[in-house]
Amino acid sequence: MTKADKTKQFIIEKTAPVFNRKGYAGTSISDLTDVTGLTKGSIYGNFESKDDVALAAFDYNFSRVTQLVADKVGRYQHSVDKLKAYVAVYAALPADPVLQYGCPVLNTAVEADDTHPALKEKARKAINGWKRALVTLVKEGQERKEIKKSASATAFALSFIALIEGGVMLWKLTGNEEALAAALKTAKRLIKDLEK
Amino acid sequence: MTKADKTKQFIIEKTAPVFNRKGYAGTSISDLTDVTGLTKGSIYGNFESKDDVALAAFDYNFSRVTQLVADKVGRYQHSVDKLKAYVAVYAALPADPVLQYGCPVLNTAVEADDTHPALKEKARKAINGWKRALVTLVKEGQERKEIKKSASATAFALSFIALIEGGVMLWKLTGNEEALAAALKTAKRLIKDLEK
DNA sequence: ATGTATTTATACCGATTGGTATATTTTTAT
DNA sequence: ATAAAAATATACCAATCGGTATAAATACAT
Repeated sequence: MTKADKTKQFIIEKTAPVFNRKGYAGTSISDLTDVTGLTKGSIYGNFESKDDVALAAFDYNFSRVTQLVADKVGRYQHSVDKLKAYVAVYAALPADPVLQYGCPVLNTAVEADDTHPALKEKARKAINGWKRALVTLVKEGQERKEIKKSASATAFALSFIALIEGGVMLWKLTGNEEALAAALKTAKRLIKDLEK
Repeated sequence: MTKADKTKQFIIEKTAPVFNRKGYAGTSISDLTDVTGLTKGSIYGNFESKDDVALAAFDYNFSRVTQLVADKVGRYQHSVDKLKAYVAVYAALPADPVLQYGCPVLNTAVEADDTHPALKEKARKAINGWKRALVTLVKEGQERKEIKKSASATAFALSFIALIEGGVMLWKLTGNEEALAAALKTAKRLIKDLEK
């Protein structure tokens, strides 16, 4: 790993929380120099443009969430247990500095959907990957007779995601965890309803 | 209604969709002059600052949503029917130009929660009003024996809102209505579960 | 109809925006 | 150790940012 690679990684790690907090439009190049302690020349020596940094920052932010999920979900074998582990990840969010400024997928989706095609596409793919992972999980559960055959995997996945992201928004907006907890409780009920 | 009042209203109506689409940070004063055809002097003659316009634009955007809801919900007497009417409002969103750029409460909440206290407060009050309306509706239903006593009005309201706002985000991000439809179907199940 | 008050347009302000050309410093391979 | 290459800093660019002072034009009460 060359020095430049390290600096590039350093820039990503330092600026990613800023982009997640202020959004793409709300983040300026001087925000990036401020938070890294580097100069503009250094930023532009490692990245082509502000877009380039923002896209890399999203990838980094998203990877931290997926890492968090993978760590917990990977511990379980049963589909239903894995689904419950998802909920546990988001229940722990308010205490985790990674998501201090909210879910990067939600933040990016809401800001970029009508303004920034490249960022929107990243958010879309993130949600799509999450949805497909949930669908696969449910279908595996159905094959193993853990989950009833009549359940719609897609409908479950979409409602599950909507509940969690909506809950995160409410938590960030109100400042207390009650709303997120209520949404997650309902998510757990959705899981319970899967298994007959 | 004086001329200035009319101009003020005109500015609000023209700029409100821009703020909802681009967000506060992403909207510039020249966006406002472009969309109104007025000059900077005219904008600043009617509003103190960009903040001032943005706050008024949020109120306008939000009032359009509440109007939409009030129109449909007001037609019914029974609590459960009223709740179902809520769902119907959001099912019709993709076709309605009012919410072409997404839900103003969601958009504002996500952008402002870590950056703009005044806008955040507006979004918070909007959500809080919505929540209280739902809670009141459920409690009325319980008094009238339409809804079972054991149901938690608050938990229902928060999950209901999370589902809808999450569904709107997914719809805007993916471009198709399947995700919103799935979330709303689950919302209907939450309603059904209220009544015994 | 006229004078006054209000509304709108013009022209400007300093600061900041994203970005670049170039000089200087620091790595890195030999 | 040294030369070439790469990374970083400095200094600058035009354009735009939010906002204001003032002049011109319009609306309105009398």
